[in-house]
Amino acid sequence: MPDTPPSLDPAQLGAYFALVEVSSLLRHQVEQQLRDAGDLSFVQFQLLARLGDSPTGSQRMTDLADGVVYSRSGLTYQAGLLEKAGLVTRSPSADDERSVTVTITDAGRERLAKVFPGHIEVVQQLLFEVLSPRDVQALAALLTPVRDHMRSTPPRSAAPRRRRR
Amino acid sequence: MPDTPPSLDPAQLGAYFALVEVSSLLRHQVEQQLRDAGDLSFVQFQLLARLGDSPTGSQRMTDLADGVVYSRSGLTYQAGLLEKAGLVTRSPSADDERSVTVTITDAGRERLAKVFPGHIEVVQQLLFEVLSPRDVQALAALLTPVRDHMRSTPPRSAAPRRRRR
DNA sequence: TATTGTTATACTCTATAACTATA
DNA sequence: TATAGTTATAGAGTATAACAATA
Repeated sequence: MPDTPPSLDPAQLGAYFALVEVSSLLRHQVEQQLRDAGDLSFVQFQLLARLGDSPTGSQRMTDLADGVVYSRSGLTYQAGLLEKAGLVTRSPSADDERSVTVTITDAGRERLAKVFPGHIEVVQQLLFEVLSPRDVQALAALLTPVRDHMRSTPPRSAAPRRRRR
Repeated sequence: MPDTPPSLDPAQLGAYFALVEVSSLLRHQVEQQLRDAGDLSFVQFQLLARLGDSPTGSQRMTDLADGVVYSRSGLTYQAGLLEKAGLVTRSPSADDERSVTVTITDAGRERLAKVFPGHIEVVQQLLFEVLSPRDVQALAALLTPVRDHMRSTPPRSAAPRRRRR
């Protein structure tokens, strides 16, 4: 028996349900836009975007996996797809022979550019149409600490201590 | 060319990224808890929860599909799994012979009860640990209109007007 | 003719375990 | 021994199109 009988008050339930629904609906629309506009899944888009943001256009596999919530094998699969499509390259890292450095190609940047306006548009229409600048600030202020909290608590691709199934 | 060149200001980007990350991390953990505790996917949990909340314990397939963001065939698949597991029953609707009424069984309610405490616990720890009651109110107040807006804009399982691919 | 739901099918994605290679 | 990544494989989930039945 847990010490505190777990429960959520109505306000928490409301916030939780709204969050789930909003993110689910948003994700669904975004996914569709990315597929239509550039034949990318959201995960693939995230990977490309992450690489595109990086100053060098490169990142190690592990860092990508940590960033995008992934099993290593899942990342290998996605990286393979992106490489096959010519959007990234993979090469052994300079300093650590075990590591693989993933680098976005020009084609990858083009694809990103091709998809981005529509992506922004969807997010703008679905999410920000009804949020004032003040609301946006407030939302970011609320969710950023949550994000940091979630990130700090459980390791991601790290050591699988306890795992069943 | 769109009238407004689409773009997001830094605050919007921050809010968007935080939202995506938070919901992704939360979903991931919840998914795992539900699987471990009661061998349910999140979608299956949502379906059961929706039925459990309903006064009659029943809902039509279409209503479920609209609620949980689903293609009808996807819902048929999930309903089939739930039925096979004895957690719901399906029967032709009384008033409309075309419709199928899905009803949660006692076993379904038990499963829900079995899974719920752990579910709440995860949400509590991951999401609400760092949010004050005031924050929770604010978050709900921000996201609820967004949800309504998203719901009102595009039809869900409704008429597939324009669709490519 | 429109709506409700199912089926068949094909595909994408994800995870687990076993394995290789480097630190 | 621990870490980085890949492979094989198996399973879950999703969507599309064609279909049957009722409104």
